[in-house]
Amino acid sequence: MTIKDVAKYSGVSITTISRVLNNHPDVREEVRAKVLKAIEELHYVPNSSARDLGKMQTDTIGVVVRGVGNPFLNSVLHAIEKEVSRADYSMVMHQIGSNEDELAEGASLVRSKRLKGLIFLGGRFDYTPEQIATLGVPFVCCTYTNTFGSLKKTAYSSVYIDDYAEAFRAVKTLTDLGHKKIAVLLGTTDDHSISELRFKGYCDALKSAGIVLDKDLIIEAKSFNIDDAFKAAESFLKKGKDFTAIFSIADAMGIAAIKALHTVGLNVPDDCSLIAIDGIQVSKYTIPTLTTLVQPSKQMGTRAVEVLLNVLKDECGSCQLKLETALREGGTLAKPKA
Amino acid sequence: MTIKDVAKYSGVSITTISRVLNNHPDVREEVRAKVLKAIEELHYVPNSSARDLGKMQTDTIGVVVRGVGNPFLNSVLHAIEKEVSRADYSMVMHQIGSNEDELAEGASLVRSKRLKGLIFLGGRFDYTPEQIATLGVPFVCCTYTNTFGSLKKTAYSSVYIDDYAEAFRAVKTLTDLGHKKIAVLLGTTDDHSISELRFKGYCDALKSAGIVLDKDLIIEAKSFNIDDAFKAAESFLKKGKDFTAIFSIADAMGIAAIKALHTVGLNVPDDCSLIAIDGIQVSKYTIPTLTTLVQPSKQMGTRAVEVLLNVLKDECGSCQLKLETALREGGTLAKPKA
DNA sequence: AGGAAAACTGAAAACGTTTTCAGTTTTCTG
DNA sequence: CAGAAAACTGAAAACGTTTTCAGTTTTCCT
Repeated sequence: MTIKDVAKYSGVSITTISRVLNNHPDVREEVRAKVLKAIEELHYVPNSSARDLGKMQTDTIGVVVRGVGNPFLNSVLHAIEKEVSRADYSMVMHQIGSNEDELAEGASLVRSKRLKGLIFLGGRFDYTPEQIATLGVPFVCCTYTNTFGSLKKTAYSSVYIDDYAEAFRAVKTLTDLGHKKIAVLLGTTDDHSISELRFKGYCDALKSAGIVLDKDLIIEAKSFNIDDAFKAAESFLKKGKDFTAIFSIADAMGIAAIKALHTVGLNVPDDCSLIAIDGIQVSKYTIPTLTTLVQPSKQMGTRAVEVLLNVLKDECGSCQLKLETALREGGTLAKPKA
Repeated sequence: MTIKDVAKYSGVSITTISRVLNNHPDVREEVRAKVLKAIEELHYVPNSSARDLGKMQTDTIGVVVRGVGNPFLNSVLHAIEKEVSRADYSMVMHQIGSNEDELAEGASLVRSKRLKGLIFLGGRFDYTPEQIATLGVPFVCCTYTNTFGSLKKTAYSSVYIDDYAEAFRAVKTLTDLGHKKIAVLLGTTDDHSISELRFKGYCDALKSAGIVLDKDLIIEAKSFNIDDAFKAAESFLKKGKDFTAIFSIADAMGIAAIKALHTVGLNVPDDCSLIAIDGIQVSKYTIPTLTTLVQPSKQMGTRAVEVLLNVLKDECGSCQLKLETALREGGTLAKPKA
């Protein structure tokens, strides 16, 4: 059942069928109706491979995601998928690991699947314009703050929160309560730019509160994974350092921290306050409830797709969209003990 | 950069390039090496649209998933994606909501995307052979027990745990400890067959322990969502029923239950024991750690793909693969108070 | 060494679309 | 009503692969 059969059946050329299929304006209404009827009667469905080959593009956008285990990224990812299919596009997801390069993986994905555009989700993105040019398709960076690296802010599209400022805000919440000895729980800064940026926010918030950075209070987990975060927190606690609060750069890591604190008999928030960034669903159900800056994950995904589709349509330059977090007050905050 | 360029560059015909690309045996080792080198040097990536068109198939499999919010399904989904791309296939995911029909959605997906096969993940699957025949491609049911409905067990492929038996086992753990008043926390049984099956396991475990089912101890949440589970648990607790344990049919719901219990001042496990099924990562970090029957989510995804690919390759009938859970002992189990 | 089989190779024809471009109608204008 | 513009249509050439089939080598056997 091909376009040829439809052509024969309805007595017009395949060109005309193609035109009807693609909503070209220059086909008589009467003919269009006839063709549509034929398509209906023959249950014809266009072959998308042939279509893509003819068009030299695919109506497919790719999502390169680093660290799919992360519940927050999952939420964004699903929002992306929903929006993509709402727009009658397809999505392919490509998971990358810690030793893989987002741009290289993205480029190969684009070439092999003939993607129209790309979304980078949850990793690092620090490339030169020349490197970026190799991609050949528009893209949107999602969950990265694009305020660093060798690229100008306007060089590419992004949908993001200001990781630096939000981290600053989180830590300021702690200093405002009177905390001086604030630890920070980080993922590796190798893969994830947010780790670096949020750490910077932490540093500057301390500084602006007149607190000197204590390197002993930096807890760096091997990854963003909750298991790694727990291990890191555990071994930090064993050292018996003096501290009254923890800033966790991600909810999942914060959950691990609560558990680790509990394991060594420290009470949250009496012995240790805790604040995180992300706002994943499950962190509403920790005991006590995690206080966190909630990122609008669904909106982030939806907007990323919108931005990409706009760029594709208008061939316009780029677009930066900054979203805001909202404080979700849980029960992990208290004044430091005297 | 097409196959033609590679042919010219390496001095052989495009046919030979194609053969190398597809691992045909009849190409001299020396030539193969030369071609591979050329491919490498030119950074050539085959055009998958053209490839699909030539082959008349797509090397794409679809995943129809109900309830993507669920962390367990997410884990399976990512395992599927990994295995699919490891096999040089592509995956398209299709999320469906509560008022959508898996088979209908699957069928339309197959037609429009020319899919080679389908995986159904996390919902209900109860169709007649005639309905199934409309699909036209092989498929695997994942996370459904195929021991009910109008179909014979061997009518289609599946990778699953025995939801009934595992639920039985979970509840037996509670009755063995001496619990008599055991509540069950369910998702809706409309969309999700596992809810129904695990509930059956609960009922029969009670019966075999000589306990009469108390309908007042059935907590049915509106969905599998953690928020809905919390609401359901909360309103159940308000009623002040007498019970000493809860069997939660999913980890996420169990986490909600712990929180709800804590909110009304009940201690886990002293006042109420708790056991669940799923074994998602975060449930290792609840306080106390959730005791649960861990489903091998990664394996489940991987195997589902393997089974599907085998069926596709051999055109053989079908294959049922039952996986086992493993008890992860946390701290939510205790003998009932005297 | 000679012939046959086996191993390899490439030209050309698919695959089912879209797109270009050269028509052919129809409609409009004065 | 002639001529030009606009509206429509179709033949044929892409698009980048795979596959078929007819060669051409090489290897093996006597």
